[in-house]
Amino acid sequence: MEPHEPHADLDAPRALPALDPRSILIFREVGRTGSLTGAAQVLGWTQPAVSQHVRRLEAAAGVPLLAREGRGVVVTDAGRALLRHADALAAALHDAEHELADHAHLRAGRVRIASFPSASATIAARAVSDLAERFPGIDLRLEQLEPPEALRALEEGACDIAIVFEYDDGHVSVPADADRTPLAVDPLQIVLPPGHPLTARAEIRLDDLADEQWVTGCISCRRHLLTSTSAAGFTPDIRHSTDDYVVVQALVATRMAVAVLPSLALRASRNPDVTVHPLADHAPRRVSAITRRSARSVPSVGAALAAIQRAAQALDAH
Amino acid sequence: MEPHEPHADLDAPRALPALDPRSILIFREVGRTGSLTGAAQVLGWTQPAVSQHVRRLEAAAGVPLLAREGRGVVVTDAGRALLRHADALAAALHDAEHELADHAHLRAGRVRIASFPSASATIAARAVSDLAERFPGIDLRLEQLEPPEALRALEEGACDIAIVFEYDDGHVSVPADADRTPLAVDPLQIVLPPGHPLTARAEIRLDDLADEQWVTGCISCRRHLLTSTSAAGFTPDIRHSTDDYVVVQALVATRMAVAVLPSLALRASRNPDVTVHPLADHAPRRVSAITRRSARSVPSVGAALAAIQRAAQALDAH
DNA sequence: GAGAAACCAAAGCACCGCTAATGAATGGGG
DNA sequence: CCCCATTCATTAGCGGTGCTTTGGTTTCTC
Repeated sequence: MEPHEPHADLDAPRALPALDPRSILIFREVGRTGSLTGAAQVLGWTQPAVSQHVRRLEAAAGVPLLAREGRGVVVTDAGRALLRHADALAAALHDAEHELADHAHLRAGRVRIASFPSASATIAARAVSDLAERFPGIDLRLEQLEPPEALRALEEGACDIAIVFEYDDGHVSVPADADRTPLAVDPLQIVLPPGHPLTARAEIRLDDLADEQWVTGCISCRRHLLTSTSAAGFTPDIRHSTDDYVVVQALVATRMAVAVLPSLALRASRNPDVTVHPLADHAPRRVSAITRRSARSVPSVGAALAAIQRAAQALDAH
Repeated sequence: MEPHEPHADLDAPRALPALDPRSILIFREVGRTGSLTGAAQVLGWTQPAVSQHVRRLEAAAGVPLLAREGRGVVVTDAGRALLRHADALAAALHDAEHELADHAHLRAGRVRIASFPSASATIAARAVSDLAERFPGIDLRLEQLEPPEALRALEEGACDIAIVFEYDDGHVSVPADADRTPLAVDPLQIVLPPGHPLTARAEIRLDDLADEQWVTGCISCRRHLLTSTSAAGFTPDIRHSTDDYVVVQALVATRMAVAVLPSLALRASRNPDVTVHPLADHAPRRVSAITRRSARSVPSVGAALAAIQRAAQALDAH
């Protein structure tokens, strides 16, 4: 009666099993074919190679796995026991390979996209429907977040792709290990009520609207408007404020105010009772997709990014 | 849409998985510790070794498993999927190791012993009870077979140890790849009814019994008796025949016949109404255990063989 | 009894896989 | 705010694993 197992040297910090799983799989082929030579042929190896694997297994196990019976071999009781576990092992391995292949070939995966409202309704919506049709297995999640919150989510690992916009004077801080993919240049438009005197003008400048009452959009847009009007030499009379571009247009349509809206918002929803005019001499906002650098090589994220780019280009071509 | 998987080259006859199971187990440690360095410490390796394993896995899978996040790494979705399967894999491996260790340390296994009657009642019975006590996990099976049938069972793989006897003129054919373990020298005894005239003699020879009526044992014993009496110059008057040594002694006790029985049979069961006398000038039968050569290294068979040897020696020492 | 088939044994060698050393990037602490 | 500690990537190098080759033994078959 031995006090303890002679093979279990606990001083060495190894965690790998004494039985080489590869050898077990090879032994499984021996069990399937019933001979070392047969297994070698299946594996595309020579017979001694297989023989050595079995020998190593037997040395590690301390039990004969094969009984050499003259010509040929017979699996022992212990060998049969190992073969049962070998099936479980092969199954686990097979399942693992398939699940990873699913991820690699876009039959599985998850992409969490964060986007601001007007891009959600345009670029993201198209991209998501495109992806869902092409790759039904991918778990797509779209969350509506303004750029700063989207980037924070990206940094926290709460999303994979952040669709954001920024003005040239933008305060958007992109994480250090992130990549920016330009999606679109989104010029600003002046939105006027029908019959407004300026609608006849070929070109409208910001200071043409110095005496109007205003409705502004989201915080960034409002801040940018203030910067721009300040540069133009006046302070706008802001009467209403909402981040909902449908509401902005409704207010304009009812002649309560004028507004500046990005083209993208107007593509998302256009009130027929307003007129839209290019804003001369004014830098557009830039729309881009931000991803963590390490996420780009994830197939599902890469495919989603490509779909977002396609959607943006399709939108650009009217 | 691709017509088929680019990685599945069916022309090559390989059956081994693209994902090295060892690497998967290493990656499992990465998942457990949360870092490459931590896994390396657990494994007793350097960090680049672990890093290379993960890199190889990622190349084989076509999916990143870790996201390199500045200092440290984070497991990706695909990595988490792999870790789930890695647990199943490790469990299968763990179970396999334990079951083989059970076989190696005699906590599991099977031994099928074939033995002739008088050895079953003596040597085999003691050995089996000894083994059952020492190693409760071993599945012990004893079958009663005369030597020729026992050897045939051994050859067919229907038993692991055959306990047989043979006379010097024995016709027992031992298989080519079998080992013989001598167990005992089993002298023959003359069995006489109480009060028989010869019981007073110091030494009895076979031809002293030429005029008696006989009862014989099993076929081999009967054949050997005929050979011996022929050499002694007479033909015995055989009136009764049975392979049951209890019956033989009963017939002798009722003065129906005399008999020759091996000592082992008399050790197994001794009728108090008979007297037993050494048979001078007569070769004993030899009792031995036969095993296939390949079976001797099977722990349970080896332990059983040792127990049988111990039982035979204990019996020999009265 | 000769040949074929299957396995074992030993030697050789290529390549796998680990180590060592270095560099880069990040995050925490004085 | 700078510096140091920590973590991972990269490269070169080399030792040992593991496969092949060759030859031999045993057994089954014709």
